[in-house]
Amino acid sequence: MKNEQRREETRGAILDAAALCFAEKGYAETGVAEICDRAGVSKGAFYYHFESKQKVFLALLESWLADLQEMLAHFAGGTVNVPESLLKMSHLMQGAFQADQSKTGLFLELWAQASRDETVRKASIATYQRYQKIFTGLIKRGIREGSLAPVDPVSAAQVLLSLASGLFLQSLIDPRRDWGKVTADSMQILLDGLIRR
Amino acid sequence: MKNEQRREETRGAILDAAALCFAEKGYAETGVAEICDRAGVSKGAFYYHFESKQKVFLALLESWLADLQEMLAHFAGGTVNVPESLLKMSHLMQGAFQADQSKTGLFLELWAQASRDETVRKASIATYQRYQKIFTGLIKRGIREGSLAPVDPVSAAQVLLSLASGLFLQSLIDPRRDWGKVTADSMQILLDGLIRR
DNA sequence: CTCTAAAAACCGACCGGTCGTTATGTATTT
DNA sequence: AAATACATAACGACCGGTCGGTTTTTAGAG
Repeated sequence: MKNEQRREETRGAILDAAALCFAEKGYAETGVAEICDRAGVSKGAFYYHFESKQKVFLALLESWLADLQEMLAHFAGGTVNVPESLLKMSHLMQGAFQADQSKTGLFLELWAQASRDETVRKASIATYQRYQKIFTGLIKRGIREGSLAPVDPVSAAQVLLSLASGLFLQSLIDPRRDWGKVTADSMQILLDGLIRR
Repeated sequence: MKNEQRREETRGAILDAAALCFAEKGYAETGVAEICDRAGVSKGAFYYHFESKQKVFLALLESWLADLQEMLAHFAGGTVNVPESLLKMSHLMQGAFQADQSKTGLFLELWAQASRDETVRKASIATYQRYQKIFTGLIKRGIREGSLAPVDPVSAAQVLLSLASGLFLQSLIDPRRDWGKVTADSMQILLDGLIRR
């Protein structure tokens, strides 16, 4: 049982180091040697555990998307009323993003690769649709319980996802702003609507 | 006057080819040789007109952002009432994006570079703030003319920008969907608000 | 208009270096 | 001793950028 532990340790070190590098410098600009240095491992170990640089990226991505989905599902399943649940989610998402810098930078790399690579794209679309389903369910619940207006749940979920993506995108290039507040304000405006009545 | 025309032609050919390559394969994955091939020019010509690959990218970006700003300002300056103006803008933006595939792919590259490169980031933030000002002004007008609720104009502009960015982001990896309709629906929901009253 | 010399535009072979990957050997665990 | 885990060095492809030389254009003089 000593080998298994050793194996997991080095694999973990490589994945962690790769996540940091990819987030900081991007996929293409990150060399395998750099990852190995950071992980305190040799290239031999790297290619013993992973068959290519791409595979490391994909492994990283998979776990990240799974984490995100779990987080979303957790908050969407809460029992408080839906508008408040949405406001809470916006707060907590921001916190989660800001907390783990190494993961956020991967977001861009995901999109860049997804928009070109067929495999990555299909996986990304599938994941995105799962997120959309989660939001759609949440909104349906809100309509059912009467806290939300009878909008089209799919479109509304689309808006939520887009808003989140857009805010997140901007937070990447302008980290100094208080995105927690911006996100909360945005969500409030979305809930209230723009048109005067 | 013959040299000047020649100069502009080759410069244009290089820029066009570079735009296509960057959009298709990404900045890092595109070689200078490839750009030259596509432009029907030699490397000598390339480095005669541009001092580096980066400079070509920046030149491309600058013109693209300028075009976008001009488009935004044009529609924001219209005289129709603001909610309708917003709906029209959402339609037309989608059309413009879908029309010129070579430019849309640059969007991701812009962000990827902006999130890391200091120069690109500062330029991007500045541009984004100009967009934000345009939207802010538009919303202020809407509030003044009574068609919009008295929201915080800055936050509202933020929502519009984020929504647009998010929608655009998704359209890159899932081009088959009818993003014109999605955008219009999203805008409608944003205008109406989610909360039941 | 012609000739000419400089300037501008362009070509393509080449360089130094980097990168992902592999082949081979060694230590550790089973 | 067999298998697993890792280290080291080297390979070969590639890439951004350079450089010496060639063609085309421009400008001025005759």
